[in-house]
Amino acid sequence: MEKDDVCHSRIIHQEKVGKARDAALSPELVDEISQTFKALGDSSRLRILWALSSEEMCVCDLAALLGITESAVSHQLRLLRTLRLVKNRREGVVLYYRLVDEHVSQLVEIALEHARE
Amino acid sequence: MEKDDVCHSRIIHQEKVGKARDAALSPELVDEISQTFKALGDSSRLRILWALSSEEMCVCDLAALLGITESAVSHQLRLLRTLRLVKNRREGVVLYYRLVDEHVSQLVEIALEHARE
DNA sequence: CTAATATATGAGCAATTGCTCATATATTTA
DNA sequence: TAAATATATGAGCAATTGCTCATATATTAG
Repeated sequence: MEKDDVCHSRIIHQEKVGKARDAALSPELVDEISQTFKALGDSSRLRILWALSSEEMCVCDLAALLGITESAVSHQLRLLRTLRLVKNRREGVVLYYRLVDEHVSQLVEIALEHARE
Repeated sequence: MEKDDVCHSRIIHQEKVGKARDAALSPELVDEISQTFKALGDSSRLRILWALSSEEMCVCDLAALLGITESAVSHQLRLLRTLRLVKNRREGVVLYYRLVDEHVSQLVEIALEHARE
């Protein structure tokens, strides 16, 4: 007497689901891409990245610009570094951050377009 | 005897910060854009959106594809609807969801490029 | 060496979030 | 009308997250 709706889904359109399965991104890609978007999905990080898309900046400039702690900025920059969205160069005791490539700017541009409909 | 490092930032490069301030996105735009990215920053929603970039699908197809509850899918679709990333059309009792426009696909394509370096 | 400056980092907390479960709504069929 | 189907939604909980605070590290100046 087992109920076999363990997975309650009926799959109304098997061929659609099948095609979607074939076209689906690998779990690793899903994870990496969603992490990238998550990075852009926080207002502090988004503002940081937008600022860096024009010009390299140091931690305390970014803190002044955003009006938040240098510690907070540094934490966010670490995340962005880990995701290889930004890199830095040292000049004495100051670290200048900039974007790794143009992808971030392109992403924000498209999102801007979308926001303006 | 007040310490006036209420904001501890030194603003090492005033002109950079000034230019960044001028170029900065408005708080409303920052909010809207970061919400859009946040929507793409969850693996379930990303997979939903990726699937819908090929073909419209109903809730239970998406649930079967992702291997999660229809309720969970429905909750995520509501969010995506609110952000006007997806829309639906009704056919009888079934709701078919699809992307509102091409922006989402473009965003994922760029993120894919980035992931592949 | 020591002091000062700029940044990094770990712990921890409050707020957010993605899900589950129960229930509600909408449409079709009988 | 009532029953069945597909989806929507509210409450609530566990996990995640962005920040603060304290402390650590790295570089330069003296």
